[in-house]
Amino acid sequence: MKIDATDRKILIELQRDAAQSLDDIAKAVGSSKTPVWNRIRKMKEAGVIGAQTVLLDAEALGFEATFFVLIRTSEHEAEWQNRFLKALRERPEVQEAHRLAGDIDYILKVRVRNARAYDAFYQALISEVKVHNVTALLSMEEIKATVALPL
Amino acid sequence: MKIDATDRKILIELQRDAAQSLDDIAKAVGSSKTPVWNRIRKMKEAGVIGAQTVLLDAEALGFEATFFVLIRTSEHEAEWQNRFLKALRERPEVQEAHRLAGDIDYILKVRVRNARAYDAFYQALISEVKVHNVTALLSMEEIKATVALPL
DNA sequence: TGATATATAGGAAATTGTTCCGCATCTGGG
DNA sequence: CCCAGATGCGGAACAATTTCCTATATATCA
Repeated sequence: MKIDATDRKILIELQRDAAQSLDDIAKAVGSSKTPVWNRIRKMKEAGVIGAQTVLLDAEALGFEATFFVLIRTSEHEAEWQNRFLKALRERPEVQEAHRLAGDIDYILKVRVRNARAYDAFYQALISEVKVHNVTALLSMEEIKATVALPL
Repeated sequence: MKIDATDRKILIELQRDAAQSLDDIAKAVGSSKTPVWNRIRKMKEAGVIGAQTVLLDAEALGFEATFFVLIRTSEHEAEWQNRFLKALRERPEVQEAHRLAGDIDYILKVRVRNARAYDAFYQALISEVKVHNVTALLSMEEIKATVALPL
C-alpha cells in the first residue's frame, strides 16, 4: 500500500494518542474528518495499522523485572525450531522474540514479577526445548520505552 | 494504587483492544458502563494506564531493520550518563533503552529503514558520547512482538 | 481539453462517551 | 447487633463522536 504525506501525519498522530477524536486528528493534519476517516479505514484494512492498545505501568502492576535473554543453540532443524517458536508465542512473559544474524541465535525480552518468576520461566523453557547456551541480561532501569516508529 | 480483579479484567481487555466500546468492555468483565468508566478514569489518573496508541506494521512503512545494541562503557560519571540518556531519549530510532546489571552496561532496541541508516545512527551516537565497546545484533525475523503485560 | 476517477468538506443518523441520581452493599463505631 | 457514612453499582439523560451519504472540487490521462 502506498502511504503519502497525509497518511504519515495521521499515523504520527495516532501513535502519539490513539484516543483523540477524528476532528482533532483532522485539525492536526490540516484536513477534515471524512478523508481522515477513510484513510484510517484503508490503512487498517491493509494492515498498516494493527492493534490499538494501551501502555500500562509495569512496575505499578507488579512487573518489576525485565530480562533480555540471549540464546545460542546447536539445533537448527525445522522440527526443533517450530517447537521453540511455538513455546515462545505461547508464553505471555515473552514480550519480544527475534531471530538474529550471527553468533547469537535468538534474543527475547521477558517481563516477570521478580527474579524467581524469571527462573521458573527459564526452567520451563529449557525443559521444553534444548538450547546450547543462554545469557540473561537484567534490566536495572528502563530508560526509554516506546512503540512509535520514527516516521 | 490498589488494583482488584475487576480492574485487572478491564486492563486485559484494554490491552487486547483499546478501541472497543465501554459497553463491550463492561459486558466482557461482567459489569456495566459506569463502574468501568470510573475505574478506567482512576487508573489513568494514577498513571497505571498510560498512553493509548496503535501498533503499526514496521515493514510496510519501510522500517526493515531492527538492531539490538549492547553497549559497554568505562565512563560512569553523572555528567556523562546524563548526556548519554538525553541522546537516547532524543533519538526516535531508539525504541527501547535499558541500563543493565553486570558486564554489559546498556541495551538498546533500534528501528531503522536499513543497515545504512543504522550506521548513520551509530556514528552520530558515538560522536556525541564516548562508549567503550558496542555490539550490534541484527534481527532477521520478528518472531513475537507485544506490549501486553501477562496479567 | 474533456471524460473519468479520486479526494474532499459538510451534515445527518447512529453509536458511544460522560455525567447524574437513586439504590444496594460494605465498614467501623457505639 | 444496629446504625450512619462511605463506596460502588446500574439505569437513564445528555453530550460528543463515529459513521455514512451527497455534492463539490481536484487530479489524471487519453
